[in-house]
Amino acid sequence: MRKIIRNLIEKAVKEIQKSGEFPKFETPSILVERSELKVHGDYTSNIAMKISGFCKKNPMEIANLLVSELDSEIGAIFEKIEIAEPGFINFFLSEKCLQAKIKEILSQKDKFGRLNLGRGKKVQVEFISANPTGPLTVANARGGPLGDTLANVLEMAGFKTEKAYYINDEGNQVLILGHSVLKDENAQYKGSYIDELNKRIKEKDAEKAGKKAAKIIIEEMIKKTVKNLGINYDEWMSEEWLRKKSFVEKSLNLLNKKRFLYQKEGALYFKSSQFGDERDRVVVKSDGSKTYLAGDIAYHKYKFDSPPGGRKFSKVIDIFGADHHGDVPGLKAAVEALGHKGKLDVIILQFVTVLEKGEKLRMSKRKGFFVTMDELLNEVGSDAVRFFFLEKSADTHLNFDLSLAKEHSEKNPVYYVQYSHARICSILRKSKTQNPKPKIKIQNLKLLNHPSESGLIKRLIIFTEVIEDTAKDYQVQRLPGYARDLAAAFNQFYRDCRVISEDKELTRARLALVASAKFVLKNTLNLMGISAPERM
RNA sequence: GCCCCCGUAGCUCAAUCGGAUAGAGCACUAGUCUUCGGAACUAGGUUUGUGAGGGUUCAAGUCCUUCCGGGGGCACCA
Repeated sequence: MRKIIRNLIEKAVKEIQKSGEFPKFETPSILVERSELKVHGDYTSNIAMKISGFCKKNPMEIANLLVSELDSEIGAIFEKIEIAEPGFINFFLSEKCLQAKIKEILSQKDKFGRLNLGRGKKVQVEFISANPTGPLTVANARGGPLGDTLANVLEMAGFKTEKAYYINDEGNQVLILGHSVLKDENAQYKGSYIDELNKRIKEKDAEKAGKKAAKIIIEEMIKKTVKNLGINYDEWMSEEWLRKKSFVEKSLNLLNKKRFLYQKEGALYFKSSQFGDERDRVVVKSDGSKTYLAGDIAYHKYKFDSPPGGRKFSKVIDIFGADHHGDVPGLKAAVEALGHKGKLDVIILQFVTVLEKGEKLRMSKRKGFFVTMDELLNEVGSDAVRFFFLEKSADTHLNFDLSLAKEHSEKNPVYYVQYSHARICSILRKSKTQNPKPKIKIQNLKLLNHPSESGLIKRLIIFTEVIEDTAKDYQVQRLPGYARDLAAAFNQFYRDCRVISEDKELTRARLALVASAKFVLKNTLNLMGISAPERM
């Protein structure tokens, strides 16, 4: 809808330029957005204010010219077009336009909302990637719902999307894990899972014990938790595997060939400061071992150049915890140095603070204090957990109180949304017995003219815009908000308009609306990885 | 000391490249309805609710700047 209005405005501007009333100028990007208030219509544009500088006229005058040019569209798409101080143009959609949209949704069914923004380009979203040194906590699994949902949205927007988890299964932290499992003097990690691993692992060597423990943690703990969260990864990438298959060596060789590496004090440095980083970064330590960055560089080169099956990604989105934000410049620099500038986006996810009785606690696997995601999932369930995390934007410092979360879980808005879906299903179930498969013609839909009906349709049609915006700005919290608004619009419609009644024509039209609402609501829940129950 | 993020209603959080009267949920209060599923709907913001001051703009929670407060980062750790 926004796009249609944008095109109309652009056409109008060009027409007026042709007539000579406007001088020639490059039309700036035209902003059309949804109005917040009903008196401001359904959509609004600030174009008149934007171009007043070029036109040397005041915005109200420009708006008037534009609106008279757009006059011909009134009746078809618009009910009316108004101008408001200091130069806003407000568009009111016609009922006819809204009714036609219902027909569109019903013909597209669950394909409604699909876009071609991505044009089939391949995107990989990497998220969680927590070290295999213990169970996933509520903090490091925060990226799960976010990454999973973002990937789903991108898929809907026309990208070919994959989900990846990078396992740091070698290096210092694995060695420390080994010591911890052996419970020797270098032990650091604590917790009941360490005790259990201590009984199971017979290795005496810390490194071997650590690798074995890491494997068990990934296979038996992390993969299980992730599955309970409803996430299916396409790729579990092992750091050790990358090194063994000499991807690390190859990527360093390439950087060296491009003269981005140098030796200093026995260590090998990458010249990341040439790409805007504040300093250069070590990739090989003086003892010959590779840094975390070296592995990460190798993995990213792999993503862009080497994955099997024609899966070269043209865009990679990494979701990092705030404690890793200092590493982003180094990684981005390396990606650029390897010839993939602009292909890596990083979302920084702020920390989760755990509260207990109002007191802030710092989670630490080394101290043995943490709230696991499994614990939360057992208490509250995946749907409520996902909704809870998805509601918050990535840069919110999230306060999390487990006892409060348990207490409030019954009040989680996810149930409100799911309830509406179940209610829709119930109506459709009931109608089927009386009214098998109503065929919808556009004429039948003319009866949908109650304000609550129009309100619901307006909610439904912005689904496309929700997908578009989220695919562009990654602000996934838009989805739960939309789901709630849509459910509320449906509940209002339900209150005001009885669907199944004596009036066969009206019943038919309203059932069409209800069916449309079901497609969109279910689709929204699917994107968030939340179930859409037919009954509750 | 330098860099990143945040500070919005009693609480948890929103706010569409800067847009018009800053919104939801929870909590609280008062109502609706003999219900196609009440896990619903309607109304109510409570000294002046955007941490404080200054600036840019027709327009600032959003951009610039100073300060205050919180979190994170500044390794040949991951």
